[in-house]
Amino acid sequence: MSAGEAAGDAPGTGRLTRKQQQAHTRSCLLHSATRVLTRRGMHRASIDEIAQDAGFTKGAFYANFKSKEELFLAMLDERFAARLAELDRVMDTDASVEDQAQNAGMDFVRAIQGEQEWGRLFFEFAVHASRDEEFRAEFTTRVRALRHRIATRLEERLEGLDWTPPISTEEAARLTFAMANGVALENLIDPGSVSPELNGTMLTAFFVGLRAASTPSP
Amino acid sequence: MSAGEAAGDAPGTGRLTRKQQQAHTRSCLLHSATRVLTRRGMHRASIDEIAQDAGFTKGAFYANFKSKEELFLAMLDERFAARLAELDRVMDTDASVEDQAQNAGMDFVRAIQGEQEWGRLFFEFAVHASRDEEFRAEFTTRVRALRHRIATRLEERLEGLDWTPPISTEEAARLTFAMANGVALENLIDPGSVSPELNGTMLTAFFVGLRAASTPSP
DNA sequence: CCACTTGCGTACCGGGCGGTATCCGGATAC
DNA sequence: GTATCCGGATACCGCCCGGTACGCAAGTGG
Repeated sequence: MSAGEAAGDAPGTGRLTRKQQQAHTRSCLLHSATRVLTRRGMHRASIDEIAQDAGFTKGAFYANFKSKEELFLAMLDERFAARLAELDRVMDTDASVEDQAQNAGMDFVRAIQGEQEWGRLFFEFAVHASRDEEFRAEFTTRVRALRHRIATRLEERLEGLDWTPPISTEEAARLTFAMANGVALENLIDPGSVSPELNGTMLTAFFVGLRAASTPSP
Repeated sequence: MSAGEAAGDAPGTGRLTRKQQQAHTRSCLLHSATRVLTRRGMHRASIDEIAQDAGFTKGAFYANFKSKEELFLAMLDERFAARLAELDRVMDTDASVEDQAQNAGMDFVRAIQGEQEWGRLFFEFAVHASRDEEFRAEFTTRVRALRHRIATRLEERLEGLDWTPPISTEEAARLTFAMANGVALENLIDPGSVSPELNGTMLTAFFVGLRAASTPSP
């Protein structure tokens, strides 16, 4: 019933069995945590439930994690990485800035429509972060990193163009992030209400407006 | 210790004492609910705590409300009304659409910075709504009403102009709402990171971009 | 003035949750 | 092979919360 796995041992040469055994348990717990947390929400999901979903007990959990928060952060890392990869794909195109905004916007909405549950969780994390100092430190660190990456990409993209926006790329990235979250929320409480196209239009309009308010570059 | 208030009875003439007594209790509970819920969050705040803060007990609570959700909805109504009044003030100006966007945006950020706690609560409601069908129905009804009012104001404002935006006013209102929420969230997890000016810039850019993508009106 | 209604206080139940102390059995070291 | 270690299971505790049944005293209608 539990995760014996006694069969394999280590393949071929050495056996770090003890350590890699625990690593396996940990990853099982993490995986189940994702499932249970998205399904039930961060408040209804109990540690017990997560552990049992993974085929373990609370004992296993507390041997691997200090609290629920650790779980959250690990999940955040995964998702943020995925979103960045997506952004990179779009930005490596050689379309215009406005078109890239459109594409990125459409991609984003498709992504969140495909994983509504994750969106919910994200907001729960965010609100929790705003109430818990310790968690917030960890949370914002990660958000900041993501935003900075977006800003950097934007910076590169705008470099060499004949206009510079009236706000810094960091600010632009922040607003982009905010808009994305706002749309995600909108689609949460009213599913499908913001289509990929609509979101694309918004982002495009934003960048067109930014360009209109820009100063010419040297 | 409890809320006797036996002193007053009804002033002067008649006394609808029984009914207006209960109304008073109810409003006390509502007021305390606002305080406690914003301070502690919708999950940590217990019904007991709310009742005690108002100087009553759970008995009083259950005599006046069916659940916590009812409280939330009453609070929503209050706040939305306030926000609408604010919007009306700005829209009654005769500035340009872009300037009004700027002003409305700045107003909004000032408002949410003045009542961070309420912002938190709002997101908690929203997420809860996305998880609870029944509550969501009530929640979205109110949100829709607010959004529709915004759309109407926008419609009036755009009427008679020599351009029509590429999206409907309802869609524009929705996006505006989304952007506002996104910025609110941003300011929650990173207080002060979106200044009134920055938010104004965003909204302005958006409307400028919309105008650029518009078709000329007859 | 009396019977009845009712808003609210009180006491209590059931249950679930986070956290911990303790124990077991297989892996590890020598 | 034996002593040791440690990941994980089990059992258990304390706490608090939502909800309910009931009692009381103050208001209400005749």
